[in-house]
Amino acid sequence: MKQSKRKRVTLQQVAEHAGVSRATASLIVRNSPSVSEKTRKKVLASMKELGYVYDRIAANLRSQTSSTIGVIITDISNTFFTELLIGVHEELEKDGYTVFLGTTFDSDNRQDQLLSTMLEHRVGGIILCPVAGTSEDTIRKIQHLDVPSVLAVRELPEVESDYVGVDYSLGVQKAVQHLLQQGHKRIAFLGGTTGSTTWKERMEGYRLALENAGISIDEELVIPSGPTRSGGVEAAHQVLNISEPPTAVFCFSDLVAFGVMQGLKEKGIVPGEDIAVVGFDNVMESSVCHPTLTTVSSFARQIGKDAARCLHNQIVDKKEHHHRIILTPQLVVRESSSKKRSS
Amino acid sequence: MKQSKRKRVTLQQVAEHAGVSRATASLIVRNSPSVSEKTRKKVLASMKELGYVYDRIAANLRSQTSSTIGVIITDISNTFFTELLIGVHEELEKDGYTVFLGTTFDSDNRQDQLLSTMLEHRVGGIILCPVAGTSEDTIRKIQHLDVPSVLAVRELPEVESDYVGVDYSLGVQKAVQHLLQQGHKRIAFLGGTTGSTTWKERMEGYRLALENAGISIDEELVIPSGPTRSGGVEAAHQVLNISEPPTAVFCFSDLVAFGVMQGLKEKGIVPGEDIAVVGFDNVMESSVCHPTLTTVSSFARQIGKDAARCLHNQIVDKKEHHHRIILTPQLVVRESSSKKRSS
DNA sequence: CTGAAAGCGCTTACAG
DNA sequence: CTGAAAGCGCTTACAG
Repeated sequence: MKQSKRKRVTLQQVAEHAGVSRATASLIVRNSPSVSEKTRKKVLASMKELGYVYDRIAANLRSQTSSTIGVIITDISNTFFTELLIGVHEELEKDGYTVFLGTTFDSDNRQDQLLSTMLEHRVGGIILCPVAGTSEDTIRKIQHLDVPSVLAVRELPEVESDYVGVDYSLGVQKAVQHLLQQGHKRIAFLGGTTGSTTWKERMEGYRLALENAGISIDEELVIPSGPTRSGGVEAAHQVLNISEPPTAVFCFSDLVAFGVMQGLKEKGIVPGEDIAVVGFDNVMESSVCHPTLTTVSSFARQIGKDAARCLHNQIVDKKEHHHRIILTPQLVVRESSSKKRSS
Repeated sequence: MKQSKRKRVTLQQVAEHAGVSRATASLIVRNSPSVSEKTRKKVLASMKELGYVYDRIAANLRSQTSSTIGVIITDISNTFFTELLIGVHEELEKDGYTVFLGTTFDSDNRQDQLLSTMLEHRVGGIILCPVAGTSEDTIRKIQHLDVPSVLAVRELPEVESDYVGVDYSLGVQKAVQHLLQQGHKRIAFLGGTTGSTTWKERMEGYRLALENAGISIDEELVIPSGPTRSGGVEAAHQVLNISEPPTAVFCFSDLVAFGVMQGLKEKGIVPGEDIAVVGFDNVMESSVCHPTLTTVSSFARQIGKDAARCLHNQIVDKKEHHHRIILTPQLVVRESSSKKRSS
């Protein structure tokens, strides 16, 4: 909280300096065509001379508009979300919005607080990647949000809202089918928190793919963990301890997969050689890690762009029907799963 | 720009509902102690019932304060900057600030526009990582910023301001000395744009380290490039084309180093075996790429925290003296340079 | 194009 | 603790 060092120059002062009315000056800052070129130039010159800075806050207050958008993501050190954020920025900036950024680190409390703060700041809309364990209270809050909003990446039960995500189930099916084609029969599913919709959808895909291949699920091969690198390390250690270890693993996300590969290496297992590894997200690192990671692209940037577009449409249109955009994931085969298994 | 669907509940309405004056309600939202517990509870209940949302924008306008901070970084897909951003967030959130995020992607125009937008939004302060080719015009603008500001990562000539960065020269010296100790004599300096202060400082460190070892600089071994992964790829290809290629390379940043390693691999050279590679920044990927990358830690997160702290102090203190915080970089030795060269 | 007035939702300052 | 008034910097609506 601060006081400005110098007092801001006001539109009033500009008007006086240029010898016009405040109303005229106001028309000029808003680019109204109904001002003669001559007065416009005069006023613009005065603005420059006095160092006038438009007070968008005051203008928004008076006109009951907003030029800000709140974006709430989970984790800024996860490349998936930074990619998404780039997509959001790309779209929103061309519409003249400025973005408030908040990161929850998957804490429901922080999410709740960020929502409040953004509403207090009169954001014109909110793009929210909800935390995994979003509480009932917060869900109610989101339901009654009186600003346009779109959920991204993860859906929330009972919240009717625009949503942009990927078909996780389909993505996992593609991944598991690929592993099956490589000759694998014992395929584990590592990582992710079981409560989240993103996990459930992936689990569904895993189930379907195995079912279609006539393989029944071995519960021992499903090992949840935190959706982090260290979660992956633990899951890897755990999976090596079961009586009959898998020959291939599907990981909840690339981040988890990096941890899994690290965990395997720590136990002397060579990922891509001894055990095939597949991730999910296709973050940038997946093409430069060792071995390069077979993964499923979830088009983070596109999610961001689509979410921004949805939000913009809501703001402009005010129609009440809700859109759901579900992107089709794509398999990217790399070294970590390229070794065929002789059966 | 949008109209709210529902009209916001105002403090006036809350006051009427609770049967108190608007002034009293205002005292309560601001947590003033001079209100009896009984009325406070009554009013808080009314707020909850009516779904009141504090309008921080209106409050800030009236009291001429701000609760927002603008943060302008270069590239959000560069882990160095996301780490920095995490540091900034950590510090600022505990002081109740909300952050506007802008990314320049090293475009002077975008930087200029972001600065304007943030000022129009009445930010209480600005943390700026200036773009490499910041123009005279923008520099003048920054000089006359009438909000508190701190520069981070990169200094700007002729701008007197708080600054937080690392001793790049020292960092490079540590890196090059390490390579010398490993028995290398021909050490290249790859990547970075020659105009930037960050490049010049690194060049200075490179020069000093070689000079101290009695080695004169071979201009052929200094190959600038864009500060990106693809810049690194190109620089690697280029350095292999010179008549007597180096046995070790120092790279402008980890990002460049990843590109360099990729570029070397493409030409059949094994980084860490055939040519030693050292980076700068110690981003997270550097410990998981292959080979793991020897690098110099520049403590991005700490830069962010310190910059936020500086800014906060400026806002609170309003003293005019300027602080410079220069962090001491640290060498992190990994596989990419661990092979001793027999001389 | 101009001028005078009202108002966005708050806080401030002051008399009671 | 309350009430009435003024004001932050803008936009709006309206009569000229």
